[in-house]
Amino acid sequence: MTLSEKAYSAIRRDIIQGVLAADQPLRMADLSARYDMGFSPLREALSRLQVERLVIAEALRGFRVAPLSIDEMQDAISTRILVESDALRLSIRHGNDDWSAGIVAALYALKLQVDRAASGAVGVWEIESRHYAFHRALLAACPSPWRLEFFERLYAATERYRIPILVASRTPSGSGRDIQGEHSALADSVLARDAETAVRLLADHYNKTALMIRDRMDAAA
Amino acid sequence: MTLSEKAYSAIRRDIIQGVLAADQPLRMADLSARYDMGFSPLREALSRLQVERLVIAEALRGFRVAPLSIDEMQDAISTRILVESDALRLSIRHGNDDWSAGIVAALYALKLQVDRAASGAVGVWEIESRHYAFHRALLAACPSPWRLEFFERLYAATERYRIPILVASRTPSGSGRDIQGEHSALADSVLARDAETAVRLLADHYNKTALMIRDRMDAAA
DNA sequence: GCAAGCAGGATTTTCGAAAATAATGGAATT
DNA sequence: AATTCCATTATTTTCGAAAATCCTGCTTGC
Repeated sequence: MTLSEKAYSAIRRDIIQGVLAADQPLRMADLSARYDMGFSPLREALSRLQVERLVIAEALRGFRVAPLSIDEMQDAISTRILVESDALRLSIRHGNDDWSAGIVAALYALKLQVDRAASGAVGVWEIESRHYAFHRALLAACPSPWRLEFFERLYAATERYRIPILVASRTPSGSGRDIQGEHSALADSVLARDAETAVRLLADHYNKTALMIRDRMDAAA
Repeated sequence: MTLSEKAYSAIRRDIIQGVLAADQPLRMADLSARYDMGFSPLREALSRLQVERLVIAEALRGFRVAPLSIDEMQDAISTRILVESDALRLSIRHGNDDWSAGIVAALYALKLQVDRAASGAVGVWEIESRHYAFHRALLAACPSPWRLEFFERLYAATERYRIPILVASRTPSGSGRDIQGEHSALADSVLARDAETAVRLLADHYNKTALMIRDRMDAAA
């Protein structure tokens, strides 16, 4: 693995997790010290992240972490619903037994980690990566690379907004919302190949998240 | 404008136009000579194009132009229909008079250039940029940056497949297809705010293009 | 005859410094 | 007091060379 790729993963994760705060300027000298490498691999990583809209670049004025806004969040979530609804229909149409088994496995692994988190010391990132794996498993049989690409992009964009909520309320159920239940119901309808119900549950799931994020951002402001 | 940005635009255009052929390896030394700059800005440009799927990177083995395939083309077009249909509905809902005027202007400018091309010496790129401008104008009132972003990405991806057709048959009507007529009808229904018709015409327009490309690629193979 | 191993060359990747540009702060002027 | 100008500093951007890695074709050993 090259340094460029390491820099890309590391900076990407740090932005999504909020370690590098929104709007924060990214000075080459600082990054070089923090990630222990020269300018070249860092600039390459930042160039890639710029296309993904996780960083903003201004010519001769360097890079900074992309800002967060309610409008952008709402846009990302509504676009997610558009793209993932279609991808989920395709996935349900094309999925085989391996696909079904993958969903069951991912849901179970997520539940294990959430339970573990409720009772103590598990990092947010460990839950988050299984949450991603679950949603990715639902779409695993979608035969369209472009739709999956857009899913990845939008997942990363919305993850930035969800992380602060997870950090605040370590027990996801503490928000008066049964997220694991939503995931189960969604998985059930997908496994039953009931595309219409699945798409409806998926949209509900995301819209509820959008509402929670919006409340929190309003409260913060 | 920095060299990085120049490199990005130049390489991007050369890939889309086919000046840099599909699957062709992109050697740093060659690129450095061709674009008259050092490695750093070139690598940054290539990193960005990698995210856009116009180039493929393999660690320690450099970059190459992304390959073309019928499957990828079909996928890009079907995803375009998904995204642009939705974006077009939103645009129709939100568009004001400036938006309408922009569509009329773009359609007219495109027609001028197509007529000019039929009677002689106008480059493919001059038509192509107005074709892009027309489709962009239709979506100009769409308030969703993410949908517009995906439109840009998919437009670039499909443009690579369309260019060889345009080069072969310099008069677009030579293909037994009245493309200008399709554009007019599409613009009319959009200006009349008839979203259902517009979305249908848009999908037809793209599916016809997909068929033409498919025929040509089958013939070539 | 054929596979494995190894030099030599080609190529990518990375670094550190130089060049170019922007930001800062103070002095001079209105 | 406010503004413009200039010098200084801070920062980004770019280059050219060094380091690391991969590819090629030969040799060696079986």
